[in-house]
Amino acid sequence: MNPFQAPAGTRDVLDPESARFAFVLERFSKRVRRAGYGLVISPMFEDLGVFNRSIGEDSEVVTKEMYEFDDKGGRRLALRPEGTASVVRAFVQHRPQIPWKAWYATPAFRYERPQAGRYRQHHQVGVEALGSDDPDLDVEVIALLDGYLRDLGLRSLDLRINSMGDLACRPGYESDLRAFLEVNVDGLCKEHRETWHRNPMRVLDCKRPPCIELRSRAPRLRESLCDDCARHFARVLEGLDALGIRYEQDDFLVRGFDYYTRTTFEVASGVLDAAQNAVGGGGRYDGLTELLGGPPTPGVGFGSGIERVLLAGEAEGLFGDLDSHVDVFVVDLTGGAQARDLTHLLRGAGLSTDRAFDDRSMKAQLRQADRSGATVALIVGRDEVERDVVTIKLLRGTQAHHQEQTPRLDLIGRVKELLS
RNA sequence: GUGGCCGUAGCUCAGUUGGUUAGAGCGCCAGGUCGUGGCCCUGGAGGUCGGGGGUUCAAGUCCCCUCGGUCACCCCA
Repeated sequence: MNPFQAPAGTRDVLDPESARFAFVLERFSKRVRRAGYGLVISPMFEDLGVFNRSIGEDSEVVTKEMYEFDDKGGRRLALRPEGTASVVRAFVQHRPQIPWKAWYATPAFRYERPQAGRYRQHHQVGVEALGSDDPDLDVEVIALLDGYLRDLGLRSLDLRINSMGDLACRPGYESDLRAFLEVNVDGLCKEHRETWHRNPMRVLDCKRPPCIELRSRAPRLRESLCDDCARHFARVLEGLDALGIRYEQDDFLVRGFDYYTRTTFEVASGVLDAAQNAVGGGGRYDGLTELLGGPPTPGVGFGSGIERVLLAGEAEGLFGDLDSHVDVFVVDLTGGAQARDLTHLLRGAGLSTDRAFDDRSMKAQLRQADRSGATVALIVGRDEVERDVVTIKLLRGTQAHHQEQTPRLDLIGRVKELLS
């Protein structure tokens, strides 16, 4: 076996699959740019504090899953485990005009046990919109996620949405919830019997039967929202209705990062197993800029995992015909100089062209031409050189096998004609 | 982090109760007459059986460790 392979939980994405990867990326970037979002490219590692403070010291991601390291200058750094924190840090640092609408595509690193659809390096696309607390912006962001996924052809999608309240109403709710849990500790699952006090909201999100049973009797945040939050949430739902975006309100949707306020949402694919069905999620984070040392600035965004989207897409039978292929393949029987010059010429004229190397036999070159997916093969041997022509052979299509000779001067025009 | 299953050529896999130079299909390469692909025929290259240690006269086959994959839990994208 090779001495080196990709580290645990990481992988190489090679051609047929990388073509799907690129396709998804392109669809995404087109859509968000059309909505006025600009690309932000930020470092893949940050001061550890950027993530600690924003995601939350007690969160699973921060306590157990971050790739932390010291650089040679003694700085305490971490590889980005998700997309939002860096973008918001960049906002605070540069103070661009608001509303600032940004999109990103980035790897994200989490030290987790690898599993189907779960990697130590996965890739996310996402958007962040800072500087407005208008609920219509929440709607815009959700519509972008929903539209992006549906536009790819995904059909089986479930959008769940909830409001987490804000600093005015959540603390009160949390103490109500604590009080409730305190008298019902025995009803919790054994994990949460230990941890409910530190982060009571997580109990709502627990998938174990005891907690599920208990939470149905627990106080609802929905009923404790302050007027502002309630109005905001109502307007978001109204907007989704207006745009015909289907959703399910879920009182128990609690996302794993501490920075969320008010709107939170998650999209799950119905064709994936529950363990890996989240294809995107996000929400509002109105206090986050301050946590990172900036002025109070509301924000909302989402992240979506490319690997998950690809899994769902494959499960739904999308991306059938993305094989990359060239249109023209040059077969040179004179040693290679002809192929060298012709491919250069053809590519310069905008034709996707490939050739064989190493002066292989004609049979081998044609076999390669066939594999390349090319529609036409150009054959140049001694005869052609002497007569200053090129033999054009059609490899596929209704005219397959047809062969003709064309003067070199007319070559590009003739090839384009045959390809159209 | 915990637990189950798995690890043989580039890929998909066979390898009988441990016993001779480890096999197949696909793929790849070369030939099947001088310059014509996809089909067919023939031949060839390619594996320290994930790695290390142990048991044994003998291990791909048994045991231990380790690395990796996979699935579940957990968490999430």
